[in-house]
Amino acid sequence: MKEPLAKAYEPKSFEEKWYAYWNDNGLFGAKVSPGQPKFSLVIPPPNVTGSLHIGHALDETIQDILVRYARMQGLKTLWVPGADHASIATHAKIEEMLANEGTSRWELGREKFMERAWEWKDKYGHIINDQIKALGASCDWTRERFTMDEGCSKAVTEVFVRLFEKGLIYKGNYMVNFCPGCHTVISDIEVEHEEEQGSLWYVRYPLEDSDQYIEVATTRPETIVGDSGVAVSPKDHRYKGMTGKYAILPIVGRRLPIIQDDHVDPAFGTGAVKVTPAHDPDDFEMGRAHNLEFVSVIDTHGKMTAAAGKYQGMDRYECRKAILKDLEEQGYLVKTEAYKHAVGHCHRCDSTVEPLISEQWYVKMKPLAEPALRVVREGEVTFVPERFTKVYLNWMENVHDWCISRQLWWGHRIPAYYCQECGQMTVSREAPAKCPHCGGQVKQDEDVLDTWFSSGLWPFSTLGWPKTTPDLNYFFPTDVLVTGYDIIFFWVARMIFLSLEFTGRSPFHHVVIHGMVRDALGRKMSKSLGNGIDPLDVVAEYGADALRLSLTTGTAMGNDMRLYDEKVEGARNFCNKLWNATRYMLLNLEGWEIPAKPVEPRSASGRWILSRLERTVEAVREALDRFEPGDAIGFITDFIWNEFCDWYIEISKLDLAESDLADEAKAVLWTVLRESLAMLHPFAPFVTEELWEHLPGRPDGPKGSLIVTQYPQAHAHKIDQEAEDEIEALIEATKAIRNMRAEVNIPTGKKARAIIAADDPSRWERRLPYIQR
RNA sequence: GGGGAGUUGGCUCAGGCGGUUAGAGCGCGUGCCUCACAUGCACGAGGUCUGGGGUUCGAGUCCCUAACUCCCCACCA
Repeated sequence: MKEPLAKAYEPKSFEEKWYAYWNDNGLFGAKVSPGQPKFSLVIPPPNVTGSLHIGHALDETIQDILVRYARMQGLKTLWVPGADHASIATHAKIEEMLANEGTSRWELGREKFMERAWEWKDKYGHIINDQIKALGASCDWTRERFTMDEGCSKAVTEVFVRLFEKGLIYKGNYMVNFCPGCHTVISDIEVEHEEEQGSLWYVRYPLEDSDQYIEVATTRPETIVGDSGVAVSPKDHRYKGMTGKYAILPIVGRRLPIIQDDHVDPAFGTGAVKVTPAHDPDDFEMGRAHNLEFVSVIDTHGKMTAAAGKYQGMDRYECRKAILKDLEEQGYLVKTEAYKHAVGHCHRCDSTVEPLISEQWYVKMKPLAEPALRVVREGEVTFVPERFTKVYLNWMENVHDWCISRQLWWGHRIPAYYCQECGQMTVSREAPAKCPHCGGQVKQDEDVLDTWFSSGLWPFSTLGWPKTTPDLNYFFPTDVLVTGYDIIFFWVARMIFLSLEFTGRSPFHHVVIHGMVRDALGRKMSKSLGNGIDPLDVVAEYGADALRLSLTTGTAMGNDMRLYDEKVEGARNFCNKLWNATRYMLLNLEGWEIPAKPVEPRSASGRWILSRLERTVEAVREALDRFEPGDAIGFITDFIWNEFCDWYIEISKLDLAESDLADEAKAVLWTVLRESLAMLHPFAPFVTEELWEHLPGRPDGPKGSLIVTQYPQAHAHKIDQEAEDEIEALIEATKAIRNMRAEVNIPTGKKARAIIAADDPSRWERRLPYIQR
């Protein structure tokens, strides 16, 4: 036997030891074993330069529970860890660092910037791994990957080239969402719309050769200098006479054709709209349909261009003020109304997104979406909880082409090369030495790919694709993907259609969606609010198991949850309870030999607790099989605390004193505790392993480790309804006695005596009604 | 403008298929260091299950409706 257990649960004293033990002995590893059942999943790769936040802790905990449960069922279990280069997010961090140094990416240049970025990655990249380990996540670190490592980068190029060759990637000049803060184009889903209090300005444009005006309303007066038309609804008879005529743009003097278009709502504003084809998505379409001029007046930095004339060089908001002033002075501004409207902001830096025209790369979505819809509709991929299926389908049905180029440097550079001589473009896996058309010098496209392009390949790129590796053959498709509902579109959807296109299979069978972790008041945790909980602080104070338990207890998959100290404390207390239950057992089992045969108790108490254990095991397995660890842990704690500790242990004190029951009681204590530890292990791996080590009968060496022990089987014990009824009646009776003597207080030892005193249930059945009254 | 989730004791949440006195944890009150555990034990107070209507012998539990909260999606200037 090992050293005696400390009096209280002290997680610090053993957590690191156990993680190292598991990892060093290869217990997280998975061997390719063709023909044998497996369980595999890939970690949602955290940002390489990030640090662990509470959301990761929840995500890793759920995964680790499923992984450990699978492993304990004897499945060949692989959990692939790794990190995401997180193009745009990392950029923001590095640029912030550069700004603090008084420089910028532009000053540094691409090459130097990349050096700094890799330095940064090497310096901070391991931090998050250490944090993940502190949580107990049993990933196979020998298979760790990075989205920008050689293999993943090869996969990215391969995918790009094949999509291009198939005509599913194209380059085009369209209206895009440009973030002046990050200085890159972003995709539709990276734009967050927020209601803002703005103004609606009414401006009159003089009609050509007339003293009349046409009045328009706008929320963005700075774009006036880019106007190339005025549109009215074809149904709007107020403007019938004006259609086909021209208005004169104030300040600029440009002639603006007055056109009819269905985009215009006659009920809004004045019913007449200024058309700025280069800076508004609607106007862009109208401009195309009516052959209007495209005048770009705002550049990628949010500054006015030369086309803005006298406003050139001004910031867009500065320009707004200037133009309003000028309009007012010249008598064109009719009125200003307060107006609430949705404004697009950058998901990353919160800058107001600028719609502008720019040449970018796109993935054609229609052909890819079709199979991605089919596999979900047909149930090849299922969402847990089910309601997210609809969210996914609805999005995929209406998906737009995916803008994948970014004007950033940290990331996978687009494998397109332009000839400096003939101007022709070549897309290829390897950089061509010369232009294949004319032999001229080539230059690679400056842009990198959207970070989700590479993470979209994660489930198969990490297993070796495009090579056909044994890992890929055996572990792919993966079984489950665990992630938050916030990245269903960003990531889950992309993985599904890319995997279908390139492997012909769904990347996983089940998508388990969890909610967000909120603070005690239900608020989102954020830096600005300063209400974030650092998971490592929690681990340091209460232990990793307490954190894991508090993150999984009492929440259903997909629902947001609140985390606060009292909750973690409760979980810690539970660990302590278990700890002391084990101490109690060890104290009483000194010198006891494990019987050759499983115990078959004669006492009602023994039959009762084994029956309850059996029911718990069944319920727990069932909950885990439907990916609801929250339910499972509820059943386990209820069993351990309220049945095993509160009642069975108390009863056992008496049984142990009876010579004919003592042996049986010991065996029951041992059996129940043993299975409880095993049952709890996926949820609280450290404390269970530590206690397991002290259990009689634990074989030495890694094979005796709880992590690789079999999970409690269903149907291992008898359901004994008779014993359950009997003991439950006794419990009721005991409670009744306590009720009668509330003021007296029956101490723990006597609690058990009370049960014994009530050992004739029939007698109590007769008495109960009177006692209860 | 479309979806989705929710509204159960002071707080956080459970309550398949409708059925006897609606559960738990925390908090609160009272009494206890009882030979596993005060990170504990015992006892107790506390709920018109958001409002309205309906189905039913019977509804937190099913249907309709209203209100409020939260979230997602959406190119209306």
